[in-house]
Amino acid sequence: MKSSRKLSDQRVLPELNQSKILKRKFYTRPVITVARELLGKLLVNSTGGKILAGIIVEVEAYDGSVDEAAHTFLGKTKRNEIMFGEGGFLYVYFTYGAHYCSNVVTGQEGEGTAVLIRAIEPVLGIDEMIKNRFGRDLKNEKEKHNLTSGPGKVCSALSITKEHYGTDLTKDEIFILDRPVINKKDIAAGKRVGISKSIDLPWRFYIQGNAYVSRK
DNA sequence: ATCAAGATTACCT
DNA sequence: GGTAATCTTGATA
Repeated sequence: MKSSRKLSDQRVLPELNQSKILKRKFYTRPVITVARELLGKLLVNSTGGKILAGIIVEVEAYDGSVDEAAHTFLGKTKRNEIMFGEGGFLYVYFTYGAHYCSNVVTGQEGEGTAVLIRAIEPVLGIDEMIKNRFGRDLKNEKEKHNLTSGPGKVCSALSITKEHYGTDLTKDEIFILDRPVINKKDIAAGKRVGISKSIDLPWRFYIQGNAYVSRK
């Protein structure tokens, strides 16, 4: 699948500066560091012919070396093998018979670490995201914050599916653009959502007060 | 071959 | 606040 718009066309896409695509070095650092720094960055999917993008406002870190909730805890399988590669690739998985979840692989080859993107604040292609999620117009103002406030919702809104498994995030299809670091006092940390093992690790990070965070 | 669990969501009371 | 939906993956035999 090819994008009909070229990212290099700055007249068409003044908001997107290709030089700001996060480089491999950003991703190959420890998972907790990358998780915190991903907050405030712009996640972009350009593969559907339209630019869909939003600010990352909620994430969770998973580390197979110590974390029983990580898909990599029990070793390499066909599903999780991308997570054992070096950082900067997309790990997409399907769950509950209905939803995809997007993860950013982090660290060095063999680590098995990744960051789950739990919520974004829509920025570009909002009308398209609404179509992707609901197949119709918004019914009310409440649905606005329901658009991308959860990992399955993010994939649905951005049209990310298993087709995108393994995408290199340093290329121009799906990528993350640099933006200013979020002030530490605006970042909250807490227990992760929806898991039954290693439940006490405080590896969920989110931008305090943001309306698109999946839970308070 | 069979089975149980799941990094969720939408809809109900 | 509770729960049904839904199907892929991974473990076990």
